[in-house]
Amino acid sequence: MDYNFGEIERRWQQYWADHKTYRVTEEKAKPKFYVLDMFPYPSGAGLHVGHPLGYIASDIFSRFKRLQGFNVLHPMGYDAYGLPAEQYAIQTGQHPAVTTEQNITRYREQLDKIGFSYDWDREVRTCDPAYYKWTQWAFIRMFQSYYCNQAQQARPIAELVEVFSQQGSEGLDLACNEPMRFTATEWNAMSEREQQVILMNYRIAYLGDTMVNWCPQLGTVLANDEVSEGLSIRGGYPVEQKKMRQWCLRVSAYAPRLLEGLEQVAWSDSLKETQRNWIGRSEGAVMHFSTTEGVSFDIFTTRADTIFGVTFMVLAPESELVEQLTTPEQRDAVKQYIRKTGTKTERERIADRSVTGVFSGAYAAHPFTGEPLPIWISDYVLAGYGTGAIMAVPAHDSRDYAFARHFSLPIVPLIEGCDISEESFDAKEGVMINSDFLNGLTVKEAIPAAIDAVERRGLGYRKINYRLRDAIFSRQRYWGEPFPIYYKEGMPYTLPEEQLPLELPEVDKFLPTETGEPPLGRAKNWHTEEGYPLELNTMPGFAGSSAYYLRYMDPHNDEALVSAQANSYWRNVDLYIGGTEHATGHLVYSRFWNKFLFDIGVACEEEPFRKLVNQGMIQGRSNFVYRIKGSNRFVSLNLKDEHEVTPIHVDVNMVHNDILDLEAFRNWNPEYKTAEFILEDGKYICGWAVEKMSKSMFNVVNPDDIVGRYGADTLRLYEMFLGPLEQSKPWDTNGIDGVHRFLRKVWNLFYQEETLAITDEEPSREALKALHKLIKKVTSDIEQFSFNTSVSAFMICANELTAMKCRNRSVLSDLVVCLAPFAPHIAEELWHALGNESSVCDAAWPAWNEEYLKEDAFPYAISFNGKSRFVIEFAADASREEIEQAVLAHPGSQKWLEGKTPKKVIIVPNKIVNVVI
RNA sequence: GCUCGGAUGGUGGAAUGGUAGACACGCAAGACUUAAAAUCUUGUGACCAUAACGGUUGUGCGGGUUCAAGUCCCGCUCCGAGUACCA
Repeated sequence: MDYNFGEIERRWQQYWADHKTYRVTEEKAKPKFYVLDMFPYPSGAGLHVGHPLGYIASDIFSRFKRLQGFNVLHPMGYDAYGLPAEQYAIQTGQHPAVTTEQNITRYREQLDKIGFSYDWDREVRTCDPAYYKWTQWAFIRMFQSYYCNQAQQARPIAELVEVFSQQGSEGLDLACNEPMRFTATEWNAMSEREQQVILMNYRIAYLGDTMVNWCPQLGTVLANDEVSEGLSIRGGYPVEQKKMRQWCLRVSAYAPRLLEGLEQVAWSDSLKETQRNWIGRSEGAVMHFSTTEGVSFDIFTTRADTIFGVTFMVLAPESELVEQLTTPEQRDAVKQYIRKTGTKTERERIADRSVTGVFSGAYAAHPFTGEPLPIWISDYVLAGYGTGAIMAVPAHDSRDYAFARHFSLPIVPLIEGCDISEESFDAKEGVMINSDFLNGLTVKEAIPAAIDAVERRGLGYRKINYRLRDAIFSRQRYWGEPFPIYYKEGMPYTLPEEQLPLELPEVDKFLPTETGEPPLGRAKNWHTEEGYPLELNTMPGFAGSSAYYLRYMDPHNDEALVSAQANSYWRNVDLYIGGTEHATGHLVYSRFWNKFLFDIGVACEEEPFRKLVNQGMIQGRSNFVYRIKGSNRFVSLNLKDEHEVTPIHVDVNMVHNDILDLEAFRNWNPEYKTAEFILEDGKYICGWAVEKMSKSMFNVVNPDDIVGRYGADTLRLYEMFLGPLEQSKPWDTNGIDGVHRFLRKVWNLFYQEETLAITDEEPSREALKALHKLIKKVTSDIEQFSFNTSVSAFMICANELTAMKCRNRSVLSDLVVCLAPFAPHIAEELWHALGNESSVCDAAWPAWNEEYLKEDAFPYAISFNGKSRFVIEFAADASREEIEQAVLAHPGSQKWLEGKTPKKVIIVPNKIVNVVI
């Protein structure tokens, strides 16, 4: 009987679906294990062979854990809101809901062919009203919460209203946009509207005027992680800075906890480092400066020790201080400068590093010496970081140095022996000079000493500053979650929770209105029953993906995002697999979102993802043919140097092991119908290169094709065999035959000719050894995510069993169970062939027995002065004396000893003997 | 610039400080076959050498620690990824 993978895979996929083999419920008696994939955005292009890499790895792990007796939650869903569907809708007029639905259907077909063990009853889609009801609900809760810095926790805003009316803002340490001071009497005297304005300053979801990344081509704002090098990640359009009133989430309030939480999770060092950099904690001081006109402002510095080297001050052009400080004489020059820098896009600003700036006309007093310091305005200072103002120390900061040089401002060195004739001395080392009471201290001593002095004299205070910004949460787009917000007298109010979900309305076009409002401005009856207008913005892509892991625990619950009971059983994700591209976006937002839900008592774990593995990217491997210039003749790779040729991309699906299918090539394109070939050894050999997997390179490989030709089990094994999971590597179909051959070999252990040929004799010791070696290796490999080496272990075992013609039932039975996570279809088929009634998914993972792995004899490598020379076998329990004597007496040793007596003989049991002469 | 990875045969890749190159692809030879495909067997880092044995060398480069280094330490080179006027 042949290994008919197509028929086998169809049959068992049907069986699993019919029997709901992968359905899970909370079983209190069993230990839980939660394995999650980053759910995909269903794009129109469908899956290519790189997408399932992580899904296969997580599926292997899930199946393995299930065989080990865990109750495994392994769900899948779709991140269905997003820009591409909407861009497509704008171009074609097709409703994004329709194309998204089509894409999901296609994804599901492709996923189903690979044989994943998902519990599809738990599927979620972010664009489903039953799902986004809870996205909206969480937003309302954020709107109704503030963040208390003392407690490091989110609290209900009603509590804050109570406190304000009792004691005003006195003694509170709250996360806010700008510090406010008022008494209880003042608060109580305020109008409803005035109070609302103040509360907005403290809400976790707030409406704020902020500098945003505005992308004119997409017609929307973007979050920082959606922009790279001044271009939008989606589409690559230029992005500019613009001040707009937008919904924001106070992610920055959680910065300390987001940083500390990294200590608790098992993520790779590089990913943790990326998050640490993104959060960007820096210790320093805020210092007050006052101008000669009496205006005072704050700066942030990490180098308080350099206070005596300050020779000027710089403000960001966007800073509110610019307006207040500019003197009448300088007003025109400053206006002109701001107009010039304001029109630059983010990208132009990054590209243009030339030194520019303008003098404001004002002077600040040095806090220690009282010396006047000119205040400049320059775009090298960013409005969004610190206070948007700096003290410039040109001797010890390269940017200040460049500025000082350009505008001929004084430079005062502060560190003994430093050379600042060509560049600044930025290193935090050396001994202080020219610094009054800091003289003689090292930089490391001077920093705290300077801050102490600043605090003592009331000139400032210690401050830990974070780079992490609040997340801008509005998008001027159609295809996203509507905000559960309406406006009354210009102030936003939340809809009552009973009215959720607020469903996305229909619009006639997916474009902004004529008056420049977002697409929802086109919706009819877009107001509350009382007639108050509803919010026109929608939420960004990360809104729906921030808490989806919780929803899988209880996906059909209409009363809560997740029930306490489901949440306390599944708790959080034990293993999360996905790409590194989400390191600073999704993985920050979802941690923030989860911490908020933790604070309000919805999530029972503070960190959502316990262990995280980043699978590498699968790149494309392009193939080339070489056309002789000016002809329709193509020359094989190794003969191309004899001609003048142009390399042409050729569809990799017409190439096998780098050999071109000539017939397919001729039919590929009418232009090649009459192509002639110069062959080598009767074959046309193609060249190759590693490139991005894309249609234009003709190197996209569809998993469906591989499944059709080799079967899903081969695809699964081969994706793992390709190399270490976390490493990026090109997809190279060369070599897939080896993995497929292995499965045939396993099949042939069971079937000989047309019949099942298994026996019930006692297995031989060799066979047991081969099996137990496999069990041990595969068990530890899976635990370490080393799937490529476990595939090798299977091949070795199959080769050994084939060689010794082992057809023993018990040995093959254990082999099949071990294989089940990797190649579930063939395992299920063979498992039933062995006479089992239930699914192999419900078998028990075999334990290995060290007894079978014991060797009678070990080969010892015999080395002389570290160079290994020959091998002798010794009994496993041979004593050191016996070994030493036998080695020295061995005829082979004479040659290397040359009559000398060895100084030392080092014996590593069961490994090596080194004779030092 | 900073941070983090990486560099091993023709290729993908294995190696708790202990026989480097497992396993697989490819290639070569052989078996089967009218033939091809498929399958099976054997060989396969490089160099030297032989009837046979054997030897030398070898994990990006230069040093070091060790009886012993792909692996640990110091200094480079190159490649990849992330991030960037963050005060």
